[in-house]
Amino acid sequence: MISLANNKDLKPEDFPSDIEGLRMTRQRREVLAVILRDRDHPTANDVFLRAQDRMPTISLATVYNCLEALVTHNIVRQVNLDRESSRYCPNLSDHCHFQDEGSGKIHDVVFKEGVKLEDILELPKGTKISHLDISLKGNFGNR
Amino acid sequence: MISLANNKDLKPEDFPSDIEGLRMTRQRREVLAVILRDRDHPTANDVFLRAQDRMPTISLATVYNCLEALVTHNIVRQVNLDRESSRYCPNLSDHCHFQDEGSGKIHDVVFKEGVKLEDILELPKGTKISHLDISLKGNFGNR
DNA sequence: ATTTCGAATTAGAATAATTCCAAATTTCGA
DNA sequence: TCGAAATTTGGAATTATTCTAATTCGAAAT
Repeated sequence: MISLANNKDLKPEDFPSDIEGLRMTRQRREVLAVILRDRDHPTANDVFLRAQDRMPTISLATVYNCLEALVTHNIVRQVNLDRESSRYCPNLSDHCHFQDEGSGKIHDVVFKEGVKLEDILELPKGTKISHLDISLKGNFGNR
Repeated sequence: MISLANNKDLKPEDFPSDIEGLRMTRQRREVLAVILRDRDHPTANDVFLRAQDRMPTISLATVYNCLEALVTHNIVRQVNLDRESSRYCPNLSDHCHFQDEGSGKIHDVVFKEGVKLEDILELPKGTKISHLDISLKGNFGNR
């Protein structure tokens, strides 16, 4: 597959017609382009507002549809913090999320080299993990 | 403080009048009693239904109020998995949550002895963590 | 180029969890 | 016991998200 993750300059209309088995429609391209461009973990509504700039007729329902399609095809990741609106993230590598309590902004945090779940959690033998979610809140000490 | 966490048989009416600085009203006792009795991570609505058995006049709004009070006073813990309804948990010790995809049931999982966050995450120096949330989904291999 | 047909989009209604509100009740301290 | 403050209550309001049904789109076949 073409590397979208590191290609901020690719225009939506140049996206391939199929990504991860998902047919890329005009709207899906636009939604994906927004998420790839502004990597600030936007909510569905944020995405909607931004997508409207280039596509004034897109509807919020479509944005939700597109996001769901992108998420189920592992093209973007859905991020849930507490009870807040879902946010969307183009970073597919293993990472977790840290919310700075000062700004509310969300930052990606990666695991240290070689850390495995079995090393840190007391899980019954044979347990198969299909999803892992780690989120943190706090403050940067230095700013 | 009196150990509520391990006292399943304590009747709500015998709870002290103040727990962690929170005045224990009749309703708050009842809500807390339900959470201490059935440690199955009930939702607010579950708690409401169960509380009604002994207190038919309690309202859902009150259950939400009580839960919020109990959570902010660190008497129970609020557990959020994805976009599902919040659940409530009387286990205050450090632990995370594993949802069995077969049954939907939620199980507490503890960290291995001596595991520290700084050991597993690449956090900027000086970062202060105030909240940590880890949740897992998967299947038990052996059942 | 035109037709066809399933998939995608749309606007708006519906839903579900939670919060808000204002009135009634209870509780606590003086 | 009295009054202020806190709590409870029922119902309305809010918010994020999903659903629905009608319309439009787009790729493939003609």
